[in-house]
Formats: sequence, structure tokens, C-alpha cells
Amino acid sequence: MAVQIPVKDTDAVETRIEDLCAKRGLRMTEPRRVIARVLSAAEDHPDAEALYDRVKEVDPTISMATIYRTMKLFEEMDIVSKRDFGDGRARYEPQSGPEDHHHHMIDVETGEVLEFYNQELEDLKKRIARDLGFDLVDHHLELFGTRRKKQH
Amino acid sequence: MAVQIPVKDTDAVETRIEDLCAKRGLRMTEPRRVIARVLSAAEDHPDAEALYDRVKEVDPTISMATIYRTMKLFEEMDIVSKRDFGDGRARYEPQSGPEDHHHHMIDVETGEVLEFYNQELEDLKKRIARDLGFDLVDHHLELFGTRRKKQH
DNA sequence: TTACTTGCAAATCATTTGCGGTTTG
DNA sequence: CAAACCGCAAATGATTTGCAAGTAA
Repeated sequence: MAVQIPVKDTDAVETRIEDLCAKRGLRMTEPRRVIARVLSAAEDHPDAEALYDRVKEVDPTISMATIYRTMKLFEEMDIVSKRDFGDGRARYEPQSGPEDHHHHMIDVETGEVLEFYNQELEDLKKRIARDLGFDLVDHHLELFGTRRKKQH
Repeated sequence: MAVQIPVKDTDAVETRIEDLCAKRGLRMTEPRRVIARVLSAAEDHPDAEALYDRVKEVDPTISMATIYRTMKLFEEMDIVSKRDFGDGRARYEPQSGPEDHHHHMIDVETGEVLEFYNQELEDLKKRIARDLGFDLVDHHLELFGTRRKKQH
């Protein structure tokens, strides 16, 4: 369950994302505040439209263009990261820093997304990049699979 | 260097992809033959437009719609695989079977793409999926990096 | 005040599709 | 000949952008 965070009330405790916006010196407008809170409350990987729907519940005047503009801004500011799970649209999730780095296991039958972290994998990636003569700046890993019904 | 393959002449030796089309029982039309040969000759990861340009040089009457329709068909037939390198468009490459499975290291400064294979990585992925209770059916891994200028 | 933001609608971009005419098997 | 294909142009769907009005610092 998510921590209960007031999405509308201005004098509520700041969310992690609002805090980051402040640290980055971003101008704090009403749409940004609402989007920041919706994002902070999200435990899934919403696409632009899902964000739009959730944001509209709080403030119906906020437009889709603002969702996209804000996501692009947040992405550049390393506040959110954009993911691609193979369907046509981008998904967004709060960037939680290297200490919470993780990847995704996607159930191709249900679309369900599990997050996982594996230190061995992190080390291996870095080593592979280095062996190829690169410094790793980013990487994408998604596993697609089906629930194992019976073990063989 | 690629093996020299006649792209136009009909009585030339069949390419690997044309061969696969035959095996799958696909109707062999002129556009498909040209696309198959262009793909066979490609050593990079062309997007639809790049394919279109190359195909046009052989037969300017072939349309973009056919490129897309053929790519979708080839994909369903496991003749090509579709890749996503983070820019907006899909890239295609001949599917060469499990024995030639590989991943991509993308130079973020030049856009250059290196292919690599790492058995450890293959094993690890499978193990991770299994630990999560899944049978792996597919996976995407791309590493993004910059050329290492000096080692530290 | 003044530069930064936003909503709206129109514009892009990549990809898909309806349709009438064309081929392949 | 019938089913599958194809080119063309219009349709989609996701994301971006120009512009005039609104707003944070």
C-alpha cells in the first residue's frame, strides 16, 4: 500500500518528488505539484494517459500537453525515468537513485510487471561494457515471460 | 564485408531470408524478394525508412506500406526481430536463431551499435526469471555508454 | 515585472489500414 | 480463378509545438 499522501491540499507534507523539484530549482506551479503527487503516489508504471486520468481527478483543467511537457522536464532533471515495455507508449516511474535501481519482469499473458534487482547482473553489465571499451551511462533490461505452471 | 548478393536478378542464388520465406510457405512476390535481399545484405540495424531507401534503389515502385507490412509478417514468422534502441523508431535485423543470440551496446555519442554475446548473461537471465517463477520467452537488453577515453 | 508555464488546437512522426486494382500459385 | 498482395492516400495513436493568455518569483 502507498503511504497516504494528500494530492490536493497545498499545505500538506511535501512528497519526495516535490522535494526534488525544489532542489533542482524548478518553478512550482499547480499542475506540477499535482503531477508530482500523483507520481509519488503511483506504485505502478503509468503511461501518459494513465497519469492524465489520475491528474484530472484532482484538477480537471490540467492538459495532456502539460503531462508530456512535465514528464520530459522531470526526465531531464532525473526525477523520473522513462521505460519502454514494448507496447507503443512510454511508461514513467519515479527515479529513486542508484540505491533502488531495478529491472522489470513482464508477464506476457497478463501484462503484469514485477520489479527486481540483482547485484550479479549489475556487476556483469558493468564488466561487459568495460570489456567492450565503454563506460556505462544507462541500460535497459526487460525480461518477458510466462508464469511457470509446473516445474520440469 | 557482406557476402556479395545480387539484389535484383531473379535467378540468383537464394538468400537465407528468401529460403526462410519458402520454408514458411510465404507467397514470394517481387517486393518481398527485394526486401528479403536487402535485409540479408544489411549488416546494421535499419529502421523502416532506411529499408525503404535501400529497397527503392532496386525497385522504386515498392511502397513504405509494404515495408511495414512485410516487416510485421517477417516478425510473426520469426524471420526478423524488431529492436528498440530508444529513439522513436523500430529497427529490424535478420533473426538468426538461438545460436546467434546477442545484445547491443549503443554508443550514446555516435549512435554506433555494437553487438555482443555473453553466456554468463544468458544463464543469469534464465536463472533470474526462474527465481521469479517465470519461464523466459523473450528479453531486451541494451547497454548505453560512451567510449572509454582513459582507464582509471 | 518578466521570464517561465499552460491550455488548446494544430502539427509531427512512426506505423497502420481501407480500398480498388494487381499478382501468385 | 481465388486468395493474397500491393500502392496510395487517408487514418491512427503517441507525442510535440506555436501561440496567446496566465502565473510564480
